[in-house]
Amino acid sequence: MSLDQNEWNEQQYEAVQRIRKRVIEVVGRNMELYGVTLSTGHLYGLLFFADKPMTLDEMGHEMQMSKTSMSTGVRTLLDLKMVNKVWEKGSRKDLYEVEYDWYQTFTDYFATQWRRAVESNMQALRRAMKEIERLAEEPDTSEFMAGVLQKDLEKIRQAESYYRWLDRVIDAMEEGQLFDLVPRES
Amino acid sequence: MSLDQNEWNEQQYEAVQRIRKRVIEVVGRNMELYGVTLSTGHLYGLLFFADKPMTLDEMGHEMQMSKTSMSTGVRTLLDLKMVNKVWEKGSRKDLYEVEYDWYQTFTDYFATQWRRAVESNMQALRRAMKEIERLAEEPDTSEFMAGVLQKDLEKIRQAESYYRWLDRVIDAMEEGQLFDLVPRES
DNA sequence: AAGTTCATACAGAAAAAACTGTACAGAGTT
DNA sequence: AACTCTGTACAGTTTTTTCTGTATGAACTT
Repeated sequence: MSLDQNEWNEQQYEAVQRIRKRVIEVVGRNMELYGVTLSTGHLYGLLFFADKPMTLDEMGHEMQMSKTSMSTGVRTLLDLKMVNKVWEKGSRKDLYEVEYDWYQTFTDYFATQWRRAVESNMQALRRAMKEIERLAEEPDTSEFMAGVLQKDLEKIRQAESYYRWLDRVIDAMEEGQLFDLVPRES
Repeated sequence: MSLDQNEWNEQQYEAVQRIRKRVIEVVGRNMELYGVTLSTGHLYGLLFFADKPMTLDEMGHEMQMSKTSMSTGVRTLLDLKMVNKVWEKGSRKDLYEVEYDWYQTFTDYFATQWRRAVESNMQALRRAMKEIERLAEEPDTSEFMAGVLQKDLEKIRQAESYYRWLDRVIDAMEEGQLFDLVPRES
């Protein structure tokens, strides 16, 4: 994708870059839904169009940003499994390329991020339920307080039920059952 | 939930608040997945436990924050359909309560946020494809450039295919089909 | 109509996050 | 073992976001 080989001219190169840039811009912007920065989104877009795995230095050069930023950006994308580290003998530098299987990216995102949230929420809810039950049984608990506790408990139970459902949704995704409901294109 | 009625004492009130606070903390933190601030998440948690719809002033008082912040926070949650505006005769103030149907909240979130992203991405990809095809047909396009264009086009086609799938997933959610795959608890 | 009470627009302050340059540790080479 | 190269930790700077206080306009009351 560099220009130095004389296989095409400046003008043609610019034309391609212009097209890519617009796509990168939009895709990068919408990647904020995955909780990544705009610039990390752009980095992803850059890697998406790269015709070969890139090094941090190359990214920094293309993005006009510091290598440090590339390092952290790549790490974020790595955590989200949106890019993969690639090994190439001969090169001492780390190489990265995007995960082109976006279905995988999507489900992995849920598997990791949402699962984490579901679990921490469930844990908090269960603890709260225990606390409430303990409190409700104390002798100096007034009628009024018992009522408040009961209402809270009911709300928490409903929330927990929802989280159990969400947990099963994530299971279904991980096991690929979502593709039964909504098939991939051939 | 206020203390001024003498139905319970300071200590009991504190005990309940402590339990709630922990739940609010966790739920609020995980709400960053929905792209909302920590403090907006806390606001949501506050409303979750409120035993009646709240006014901006009440929220501000409980959260120890300005009414302006409450206003913007509530608006964010309203946009996400996580809270509802409630009418109550006699009161001139706006009242808000959380949407307790979290299944609905979840699917609404996808329906609005992800759909928006999918659509804007698809539009960008289609434009890019047209551009590429136009460019590919120009007479001064070298062999090498044609190859580059072809590769880009292929990537974009794959991406578009994914977005069409995602679009159908969102359809399926909106139409409640997700509940066929993963049933709600009774 | 004048007077309240409310929500929010707006500008500025405070806080948080993103980004950079430097420094350094670890792996690889000579 | 000395040297080189690479990725990242860290501190400081810049940019962005969040939050607040004031001001204003709309709706309601008298």
